Amino acid sequence: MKAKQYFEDILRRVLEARSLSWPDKAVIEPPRERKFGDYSANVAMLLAGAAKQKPRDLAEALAVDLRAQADQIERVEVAGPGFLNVSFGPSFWHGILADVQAAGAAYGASDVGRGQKVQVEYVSANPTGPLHIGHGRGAALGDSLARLLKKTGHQVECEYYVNDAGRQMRILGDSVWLRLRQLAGQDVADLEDFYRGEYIRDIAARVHRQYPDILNLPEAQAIDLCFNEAVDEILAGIKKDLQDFRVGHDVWFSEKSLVAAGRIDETFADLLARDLAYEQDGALWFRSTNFGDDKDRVLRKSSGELTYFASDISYHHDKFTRGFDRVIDIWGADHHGYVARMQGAVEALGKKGALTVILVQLVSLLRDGEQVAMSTRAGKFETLADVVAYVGADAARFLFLSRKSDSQLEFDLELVRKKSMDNPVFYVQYAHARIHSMLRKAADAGIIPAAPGAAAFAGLAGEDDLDLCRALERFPDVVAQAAEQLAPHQVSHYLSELASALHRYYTRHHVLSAGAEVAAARLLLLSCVAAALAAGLDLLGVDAPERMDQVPEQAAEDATGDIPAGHAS
RNA sequence: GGGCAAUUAGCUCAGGUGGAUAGAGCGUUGGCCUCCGAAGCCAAAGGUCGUGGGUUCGAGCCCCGCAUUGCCCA
Repeated sequence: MKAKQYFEDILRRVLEARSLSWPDKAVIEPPRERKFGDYSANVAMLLAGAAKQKPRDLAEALAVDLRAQADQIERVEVAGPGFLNVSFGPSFWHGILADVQAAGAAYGASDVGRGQKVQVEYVSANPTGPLHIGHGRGAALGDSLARLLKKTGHQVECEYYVNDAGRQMRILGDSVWLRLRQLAGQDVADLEDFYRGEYIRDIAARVHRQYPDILNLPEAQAIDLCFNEAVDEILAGIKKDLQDFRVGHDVWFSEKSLVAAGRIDETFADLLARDLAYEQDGALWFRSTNFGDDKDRVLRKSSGELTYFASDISYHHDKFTRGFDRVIDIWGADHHGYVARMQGAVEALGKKGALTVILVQLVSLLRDGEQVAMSTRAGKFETLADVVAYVGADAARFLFLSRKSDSQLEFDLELVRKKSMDNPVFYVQYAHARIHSMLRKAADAGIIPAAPGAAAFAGLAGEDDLDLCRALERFPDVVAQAAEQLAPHQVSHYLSELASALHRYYTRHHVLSAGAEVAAARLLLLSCVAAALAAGLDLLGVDAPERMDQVPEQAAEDATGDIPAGHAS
């Protein structure tokens, strides 16, 4: 961040002095290969036309100006078709260590999002059954996005929308009621169209125990009771599963409360008043064609029943009245057909562009390379809780957050389990633990990390030392970009690279036997690496342990937990 | 039939907003522990970036057609 900004500032001044304007497509980035320098700019190629010069000639001229003005930059070179490549000197890179140490756990933070109030809504699974692995992906993404946005200065609130009204909910109540009667020995019709997982049976049995007289109640009342008990119990389970996955929502928003508070009617009135809704054939329609949809959509059916769309519009209406500048919804990819419609609705609410929908592609769960079939209705699935118990929250989160959200993801239980000690997450955690192990050992020998300063920097003059500093310098850039692009996977990739650099350094440079002064200097460098690793892992919601006690062979033998073979009933 | 997305090494996936010789992990092959944690390091092999056009100084990335796969809607 620092280096890039420094280079850009000076380059802008140089261009200005030549009456050249900063091109829109100008990019300053680290070149793919180190030999081209630390940062590279493409402005000469973009401005050659305007300057009436060949790209290389212009670049040479700019290079002369840069050399004259940039005292932190050690080398300026022109290469290839006209790139301006610059290299910073050791003192600049050493300065990064002082930055990291001063910032500590806050390293990488920025205030680019200052003043922006953002809501992230994620998971929001219907409370009709336990969370499955696909919800876990959305949970990891939403939670990590919130962390990223907070780190970049946004004011963030996380929300879970509880769909506790509507058709699926009636089916849930009926499912428990029918199962309860069946368990009581009554003859009930085929349960084909109802939820029939093991957990439904458990809830039915529990409700019957708790309310022995339920069979004597009027049926509507009994179903109501079953429904309420079921939602409460399932929601409690969902909350626990999320907690075990280290995901916490600030607000649990009930759809029912929206209906009860009359908010939906308010939204309807608002839309009608602005001619964005109309009555026809006894139904209420939203003019979604005004916003690019291929046909208008029903809000309230002629039967009086509200559609999901109606409550979703009202819900988003409510979100914006709560003062969010930006709302991010994370949905499963199977809802993609719904995105344009919802965007249109938000536009109708006068908040065009304020809603971002992130689609999370499905997770195909495999066991030994074979697809595991999942169906909530039939109660046949792997729950998030099962998977987390099996591979651990860290491994699951890191895997989810190592992929772009819009690509499908394969999650092979046996593969993750078998390789669990050879998993990228452990590679990164191990780097962190390794450093702390050294710090402990050093402390025992009376060596503590040096303070940033000329004396310490003298011991960190090698290329490998500077490489680690360079990697540390990139971190704030990575965080800012991941936040801007809503892409936490960039953080996990960065962490793998930083860990790799650390392991290489560790192999090539013995720290503790290098003499007290050099050792102290290297410990300073490595403690900065540890701080960056911890800060990055924290953005993913993954632990950064200071020691990892298990060795691989032992771990493989110890990991004898069973993954249930599905709960088909 | 319409729409959304995906297609990069044997497998799973990155690829910083159009740049220089296309990257990582796993797997395969071969090296490295008298020393800070070998859960590690080094090296090799492995590619027509699905396909055909287009845009320009320059395309894995942008535009159009086609193919395949997944999903939504009718």
